[in-house]
Amino acid sequence: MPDKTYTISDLAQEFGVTTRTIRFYEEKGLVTPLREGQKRLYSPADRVRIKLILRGKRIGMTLQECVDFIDMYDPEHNNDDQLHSLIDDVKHRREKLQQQKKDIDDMLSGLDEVQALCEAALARASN
Amino acid sequence: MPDKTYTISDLAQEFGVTTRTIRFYEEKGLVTPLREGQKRLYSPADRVRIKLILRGKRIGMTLQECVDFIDMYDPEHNNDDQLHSLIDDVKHRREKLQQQKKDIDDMLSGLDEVQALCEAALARASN
DNA sequence: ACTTACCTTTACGTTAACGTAAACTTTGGC
DNA sequence: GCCAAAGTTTACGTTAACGTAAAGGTAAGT
Repeated sequence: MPDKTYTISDLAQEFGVTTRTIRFYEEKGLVTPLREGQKRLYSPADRVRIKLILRGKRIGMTLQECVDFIDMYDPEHNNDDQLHSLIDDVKHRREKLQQQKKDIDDMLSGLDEVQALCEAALARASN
Repeated sequence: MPDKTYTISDLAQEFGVTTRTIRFYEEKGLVTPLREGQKRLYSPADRVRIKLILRGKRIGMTLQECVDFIDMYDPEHNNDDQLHSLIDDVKHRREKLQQQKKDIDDMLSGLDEVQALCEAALARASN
């Protein structure tokens, strides 16, 4: 069954968002489900798009940035110029992501410190 | 000179934000600079707070989350209960940060793919 | 037939994080 | 003494990303 479909609440539940959110994404053109009468029918591809959107959101991307990111995959990149500018985009995104990784590592170090201080304080208190 | 100070535009320029942004952070209680007459005078500590706020923002934290994170450092954590709940907070934050790291790594892999496809297409075109 | 559970559209409301404009004071340079 | 640059407060405007409510269609179970 390669053409499995999902209802809107299937996906809402799977991803822990409201149906409103998914309809909103459609309003913005982020997904374009088929219709069975009135009802929306989501394909596996739609599901993946939503998944990628939510992943982007988790690291602070706007919906537009998420779309831009996803669109890097599909090849409307006909000529050399477009390919080169896409490679440039890739470079910039990579740099930004690496900065974010560094930020996260710094924060994780901070958390280690905080935890150590906490445990020290607790150890002192239990004496 | 351990008590260096900064003007609002010093910091705005250093961090690439507007003065409005920094005043906004003060409105929200994120920083509390001293005054020299009317003028705001920022301490090195204020500067660090702003730096940490902007770091938080880069990975998608809200200003409130940034404050909460920063406040984990200063010990208003008197009793055992508070210390334990702080340790819990640390745990949750760590998990969230690690998820974000994973998301970033996945995206970086995606970028690798995209770049490979681009270069392949370019190589083909140059024949 | 009636309720219950989802689905739909339309539309106004809300919060966060500033932008922008107006009107005014303070300060260093010529 | 005056102008320009940078500072100030007050206040309304804006965008993103949904929330929430109203009003209704549809399909399954009893």
